Amino acid sequence: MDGNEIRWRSVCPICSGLDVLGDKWTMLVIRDLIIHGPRTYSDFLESPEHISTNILADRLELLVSLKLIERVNPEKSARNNAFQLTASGAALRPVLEGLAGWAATYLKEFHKDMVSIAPKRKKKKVNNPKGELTLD
Amino acid sequence: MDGNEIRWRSVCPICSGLDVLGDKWTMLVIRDLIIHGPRTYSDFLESPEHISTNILADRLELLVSLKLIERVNPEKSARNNAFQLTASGAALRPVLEGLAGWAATYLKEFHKDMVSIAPKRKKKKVNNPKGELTLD
DNA sequence: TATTTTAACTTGCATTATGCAAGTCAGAGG
DNA sequence: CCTCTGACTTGCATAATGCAAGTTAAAATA
Repeated sequence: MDGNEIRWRSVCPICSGLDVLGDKWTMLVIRDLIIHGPRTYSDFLESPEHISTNILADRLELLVSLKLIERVNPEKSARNNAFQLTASGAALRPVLEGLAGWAATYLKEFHKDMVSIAPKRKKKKVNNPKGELTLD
Repeated sequence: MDGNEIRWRSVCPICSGLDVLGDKWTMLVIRDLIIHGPRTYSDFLESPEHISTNILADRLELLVSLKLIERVNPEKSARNNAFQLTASGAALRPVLEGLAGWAATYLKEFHKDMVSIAPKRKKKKVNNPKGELTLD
């Protein structure tokens, strides 16, 4: 997937979505940005799944080229210049939420250690000492 | 991914969902079942993306082992014995719909030939002569 | 201003997954 | 019993991923 040219397998929108997002890492980059807001290259490396540096660089380039993410300061140098979601990337939030809910419900029996997702809150703040992995 | 043992990268539900569904083919199998209902092995091979036979066999085994799909007639032989969604697999419908809507909106500019998805209908049937790829 | 530090990548290579063509096999139909 | 065919397996070439070790240039420090 280098050089960021995508091979569109069909005209189906679902398939096209998967042509972009259908791998083990791309959606995790989006997840981090949805959960934490703007993130630098080294922020991404600290996520618990430990993406490797070459894959991260490749995915960031791909997502920028497809305008799902962008640099916070496009005119400045890369150093400490975080990435943030564009409207396109942010629009994936409900998809991610749906996936999280599905996994929490249906994969529990196969992956006992998986954490449950935070329930939709109304007014009170949810207690989440580690501050990770919730998506509300 | 042979022998169907999954390596769970973290306790995050999103990541766990991707550990199962995060590749180019698994969700397309689910898509076909959501759109067309029960499908045989050779039905899947006829989808426009042309999955190869070894990958299809591998993914069907994985999805059965995780109970997202099952044989229509579990007691009978494999020949002409279609696969169908379980409750778990069927619960992915909203995720797929979300992905389709997202792709149709945000990937249009990069993939001009992609078809648009059928609008949510209320009572009247949508006109769709080819009968493919809609998800309503 | 010169030097050091370090975030942001690249590169090389081993391992794993995917893609394609061909082959096997068992059970249904004749 | 024999043939046909749907449902897979197998083998191998190509591509993607994972890991460790560089490289580089902007920014901090002396």
